[in-house]
Amino acid sequence: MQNAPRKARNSANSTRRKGAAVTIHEVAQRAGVSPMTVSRVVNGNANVRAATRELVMRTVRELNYTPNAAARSLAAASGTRIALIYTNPSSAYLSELLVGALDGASKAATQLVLDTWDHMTRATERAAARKIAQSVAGVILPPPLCESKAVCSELVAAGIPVVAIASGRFQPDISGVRIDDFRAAQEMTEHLISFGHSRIAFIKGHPNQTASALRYEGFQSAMAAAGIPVDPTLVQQGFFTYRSGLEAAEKLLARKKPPTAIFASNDDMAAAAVSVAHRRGMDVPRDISVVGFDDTPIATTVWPELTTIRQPIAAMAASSIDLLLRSIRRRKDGEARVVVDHVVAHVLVKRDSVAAPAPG
Amino acid sequence: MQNAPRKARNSANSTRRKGAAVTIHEVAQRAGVSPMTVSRVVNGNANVRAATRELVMRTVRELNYTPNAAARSLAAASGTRIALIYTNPSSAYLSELLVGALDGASKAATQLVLDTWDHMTRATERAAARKIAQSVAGVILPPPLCESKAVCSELVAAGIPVVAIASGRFQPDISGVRIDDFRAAQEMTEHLISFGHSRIAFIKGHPNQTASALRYEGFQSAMAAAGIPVDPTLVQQGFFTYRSGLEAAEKLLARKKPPTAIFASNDDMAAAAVSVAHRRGMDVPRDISVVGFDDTPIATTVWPELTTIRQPIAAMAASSIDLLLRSIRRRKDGEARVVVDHVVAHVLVKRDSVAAPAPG
DNA sequence: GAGCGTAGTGATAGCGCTATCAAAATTCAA
DNA sequence: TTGAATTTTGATAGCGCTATCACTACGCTC
Repeated sequence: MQNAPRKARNSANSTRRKGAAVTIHEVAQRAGVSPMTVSRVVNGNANVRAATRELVMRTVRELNYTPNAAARSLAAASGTRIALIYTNPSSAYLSELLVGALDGASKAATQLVLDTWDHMTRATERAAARKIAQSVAGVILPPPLCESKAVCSELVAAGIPVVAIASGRFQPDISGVRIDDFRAAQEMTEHLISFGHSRIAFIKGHPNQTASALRYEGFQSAMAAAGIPVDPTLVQQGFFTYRSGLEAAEKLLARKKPPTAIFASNDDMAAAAVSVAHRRGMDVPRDISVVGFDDTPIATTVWPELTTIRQPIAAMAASSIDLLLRSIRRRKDGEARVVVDHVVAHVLVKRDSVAAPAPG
Repeated sequence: MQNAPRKARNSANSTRRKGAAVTIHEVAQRAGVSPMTVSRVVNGNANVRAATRELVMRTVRELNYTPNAAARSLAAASGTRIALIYTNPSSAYLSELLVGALDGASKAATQLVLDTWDHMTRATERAAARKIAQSVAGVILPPPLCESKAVCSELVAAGIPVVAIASGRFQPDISGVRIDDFRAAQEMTEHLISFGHSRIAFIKGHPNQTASALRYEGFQSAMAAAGIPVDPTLVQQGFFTYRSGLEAAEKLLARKKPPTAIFASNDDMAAAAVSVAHRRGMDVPRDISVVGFDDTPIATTVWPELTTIRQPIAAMAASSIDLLLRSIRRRKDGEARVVVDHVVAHVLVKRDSVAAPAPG
């Protein structure tokens, strides 16, 4: 008289209480299959006849079914937690990184855990890597952490999937989501050249990050393609910090024949270059053009706003989560580790820091 | 005869598989009570004898038990999701806000959902508020959204708990976590005065944010207390943007007798002031001291690094989550809405942008 | 055509927790 | 001391999902 509770309730009671989502049982019933089959379809498991899969998928769509994250991770006993580890918490694109990762995680019903590794020696990094490998199923590594051999190898050894985000190089043993730094730098250089600049200075990024080298190479390549020789005295070493940009720009602009444009390897250094130019009484972009890279908040904070290369960090973070989840599932199914290199499109954002060089 | 399967496994098998956490059953068994009692204790439910509660809590601590988020939310059928809604995604403290909120959320095993409300009219804001109220159990509102009557009243009407973070004013109908802007501005002003400054300029914040007024009042109060009259021509209106800071500072420094110190209502404007000073050939802090407010990344990006007021945004975000969770639980138990105003300590961070005024 | 493997599917039994209500222990009144 | 009122505790039954294994077809070898 009283029970057969769940199915009865769910199918009969069409007015579900606010927020109560449609369950796998409802989908199963509607499609005329067992919940297990629905589960298999939803999880992309093999061994479901094409016709059945089709039917279930249609039903899922009709009912707008979304698997319940809690139930799923409870049943699967796979606390699919993903760690996002970063250093340098004030890094300008951290917030975008977080937004993207959080978004991807919540869509995929995964818990995202954050970890900050600051001021660590190689040894402590190793230890930390080993520790984190115990408690999560995957790791997202933004730069500069993804450049650390120690961290990467430890993580790889522990067998947990890793995605390096925005790392310049495609690393052999870990997957990555990145833009084409080389091509982007090329485009930016071409952009400058198209305005008529030829005395273009370049401020390099931190030497321990592979993206730095790629950006520089892109610059060189575009200059060469345009038949413009690169004046080595117009190339300064920077370290991605505002401070280092200040020093580099100072040297550049103190010359008796300063460049007509400065291409800084990131926005912080470009902002610093703008500041130095102003200090020397130069107008940007009238007297000198300045461009950056990354499109971090500082690019739109300073005046004039910087022409720069936009990396879609949020989208990259979200897609890292996807990548990771796929690897995790694959790993669980005992399949071999697959390393992918996902290159996403960048955008050259034109703002107000570029103009044609002054005649003469 | 037949069952007791789980208990047997858990107690006998001391080698838990990697990552498998201690369960409520283990705690219960160890403490010699039922799982239900442990659950009650952990959830702060009343109706547990003091002695029992004590015993369970000790056991929990011994075993280092953490409730399984998935199981909990599954069983409680309470998709305790909390929304963090922001506008202006490039706002400098967004990343810290996210870090804090995410941290608090993951500790409390709550899902955090993000939402961006940009370029919205009052009407669309209302609609969005009504919509979000359907899908989450609580909302965190950073400025400037928490100043919107439309949003707040809609949310309050929907009966869902709201916490305003870093809002200057203590609003009558929603809870808040904030610093004492008035007191902080006072302290900063006193700091400047203690260096011997008296011609202190002030750049006000955006007029639609209550924190702006409080900061200005704090400044006035400290000046009055020191017996220094505030020169009204040394007070400029700003809008929290770098650009507005540029204009304000320009006016201030173009005077034939410029101030010896500038107190900007946030870091962006302070950074702009530094830039203007440099442009005019002035050294900071030798020729002019500049201070900001908020301690956002830009404060440590520019050179010299800014003396500013640090708001512990991350901690504030985390504690907002706590507050919210408590409200949600209270609400579920049918208790009356309680509005709290949580004021956290700020810190005056002394860096390199302040010095004694030049003699004469 | 018996024997055996191999998709494809479903029944069953939990994952770790909490809602619910019944049972036990306690308190209090008479 | 007894009975009722109350507090404290426990047993049971799921929350929505998936792991596991059993079972049904169907095709294959010999």
